[in-house]
Amino acid sequence: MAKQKQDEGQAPKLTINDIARMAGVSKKTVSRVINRSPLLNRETRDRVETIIRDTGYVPNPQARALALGRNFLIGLVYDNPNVQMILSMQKGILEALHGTEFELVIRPVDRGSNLVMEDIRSFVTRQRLFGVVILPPMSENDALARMLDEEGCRYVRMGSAVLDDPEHMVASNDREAVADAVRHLIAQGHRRIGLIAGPHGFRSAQERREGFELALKEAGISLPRSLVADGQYTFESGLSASESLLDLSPRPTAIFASNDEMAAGVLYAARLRGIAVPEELSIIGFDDTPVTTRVWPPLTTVRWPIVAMGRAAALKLIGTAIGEDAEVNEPSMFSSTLIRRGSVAPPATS
Amino acid sequence: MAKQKQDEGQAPKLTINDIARMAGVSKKTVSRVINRSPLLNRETRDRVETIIRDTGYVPNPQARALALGRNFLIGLVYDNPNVQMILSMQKGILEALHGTEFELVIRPVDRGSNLVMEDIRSFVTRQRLFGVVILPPMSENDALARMLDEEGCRYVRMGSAVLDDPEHMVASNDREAVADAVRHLIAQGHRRIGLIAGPHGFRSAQERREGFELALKEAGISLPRSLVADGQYTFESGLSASESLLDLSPRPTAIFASNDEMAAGVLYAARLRGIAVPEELSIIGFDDTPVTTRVWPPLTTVRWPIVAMGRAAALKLIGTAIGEDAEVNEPSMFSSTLIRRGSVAPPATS
DNA sequence: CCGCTTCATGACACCGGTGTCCAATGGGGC
DNA sequence: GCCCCATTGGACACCGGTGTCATGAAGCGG
Repeated sequence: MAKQKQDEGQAPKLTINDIARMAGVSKKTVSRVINRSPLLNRETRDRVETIIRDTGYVPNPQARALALGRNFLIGLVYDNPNVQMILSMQKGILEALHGTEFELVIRPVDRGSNLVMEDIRSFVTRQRLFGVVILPPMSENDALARMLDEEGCRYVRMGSAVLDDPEHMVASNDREAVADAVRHLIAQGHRRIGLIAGPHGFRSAQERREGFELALKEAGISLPRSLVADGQYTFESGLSASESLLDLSPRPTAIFASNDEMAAGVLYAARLRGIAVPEELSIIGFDDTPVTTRVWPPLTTVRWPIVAMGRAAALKLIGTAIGEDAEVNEPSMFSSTLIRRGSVAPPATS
Repeated sequence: MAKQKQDEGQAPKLTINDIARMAGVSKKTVSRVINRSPLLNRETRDRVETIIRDTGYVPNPQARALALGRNFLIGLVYDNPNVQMILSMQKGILEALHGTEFELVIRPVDRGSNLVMEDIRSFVTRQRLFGVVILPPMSENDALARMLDEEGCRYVRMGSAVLDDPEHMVASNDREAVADAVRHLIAQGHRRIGLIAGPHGFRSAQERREGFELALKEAGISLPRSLVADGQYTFESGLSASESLLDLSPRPTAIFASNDEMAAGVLYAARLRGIAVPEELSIIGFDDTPVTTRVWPPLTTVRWPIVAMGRAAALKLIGTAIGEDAEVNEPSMFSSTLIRRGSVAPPATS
């Protein structure tokens, strides 16, 4: 079989034994070179390293995985409505992994299923993953974190709240970011501001809501229950949730939607009713997804550094593995920025 | 070490030896059961299978990978401007992989770099990938296909043209789909129809352009060079490309943009100039991405079954591995549908 | 100059599966 | 009752790395 393969023209893959033979040392010594063992004579190391470089030898990852009981694979676990976020996160993680021996394995799961936990467990144990990055809202599941601890699998949770566990977390401060956005509305003169909240059970939804309430409270503005509508982070839910707000009399002069998709829904609803944005209604979204610049007017929104957060998460995971000396001091908390576009104006003076 | 780990509370992982001992057979026999060898006594097989089920034993993928010289990993290679497409493709592939022992490893590459080929080669050989799915425009690279053949790595190329190699391809017929869309415009009475083409070097761009030209030719409509503008498949390029078309006098009454992002750009440009859509200008896009329903008016577009195509691609790859009997007869060619929304109307009768 | 420690290296078993090849077993034909 | 063959199961080596421990050489103090 092996010989046949060679005949077929594949590069005859080099093994550690070949290198050892060429260098006139034992395979263990080659292994030491590869793993940067400090117990090596300088000359021997240099000689072996030269041969490795010249031959282009790369250790077989499967064999290493077997011997070490651990793979050089990072898993990305998500169950998420936000397509843009998944892709940006992938981008960030892949940036960090680029040039290392790590690969990214992706794994969508069904949060609703009662098999999620077993599903993820078998994912990390079967493949002997080096570590996993968990996206919200799965990341808010503490039982999952405990399970991963038990299994001895490293993990980083992405979140949207003040950190309680910086070592295993990368988060953005959604509450403060939303408060800033709403302060901006208030500074423009708005007093009747509606909220389209995110789904129950999402930490980000709760944080954003609290930020909203915080800003109003600071300004001494009361928040009647009628100015709050529930959404599901989807365009359609934003569209329908905004109807109850736009039916109000007096109508709110501004609406904060807990994400851009829902903000786009508000904008769409406004157009259906002939309400001019931003003249008669100001809108602010959250996420800074591309849709904000495709619609008219472009939406004012809150941008969080999602790619950078993905990169940080990956570096936190692999940091201990690659740079022994290079201290891994990735920030755990990221702050967001209000991006001012065309969907906010002072309220009509009526 | 191993004992320590056990002390830490991890499930003491079962190996094939444990199963063999419990069943009172040799590990090779267990291996035969796992691999469905036909040379086994029925009773023995049943006994071993029962034990495997009861204990929940799962073979170590790393050990199998080492012994077999092949991993149960599918790679996804892309270098693509279309975010939506990547995610939908991932979705389709993951659907097909769900419940199998395969995992999906993703790998963005830089088409521009002269290291792409080596990059991909090391990706598939190092990890000993079972196979790869290649997204356009990388998939149009024949040298890449040859290289994968050489390396003995299975592959499926995603494309947008009539097939020349159904075994290694999954494609949509973009030319005919665009021709249909343009026929729709012509049927509405449009005669001056502009085209925003995709970037040079993209097969899909060329196919779509040919479909556009085909429909005009059928109707006996000539296509002056001025009615064609070059785009890059991005919103911004669509926005700026449409300017030259909208400056024309007489202005085109309809524009086909080679993808939705650029169509959104056309819509945005129209709004900036106060051109009413669809009354004064009809627009059709391609891809049926979410943005088409977020903007106003919602965009008429061409939908291609991208998730189904991803699923088909994955099944083509793994089909031979899982169902020996279940014939793998995934279709290789998919057709698209015109989705009529609000951005097309008959031209103003002037 | 000797014995001890320290450093550098190698022999060997092992990770958990799979392929090869041979032995044992049982049944059928004569 | 004997022999041959087909069927079934096991011993063993191997995939390509890593961990453990032993060994030999060099360094050092007394």
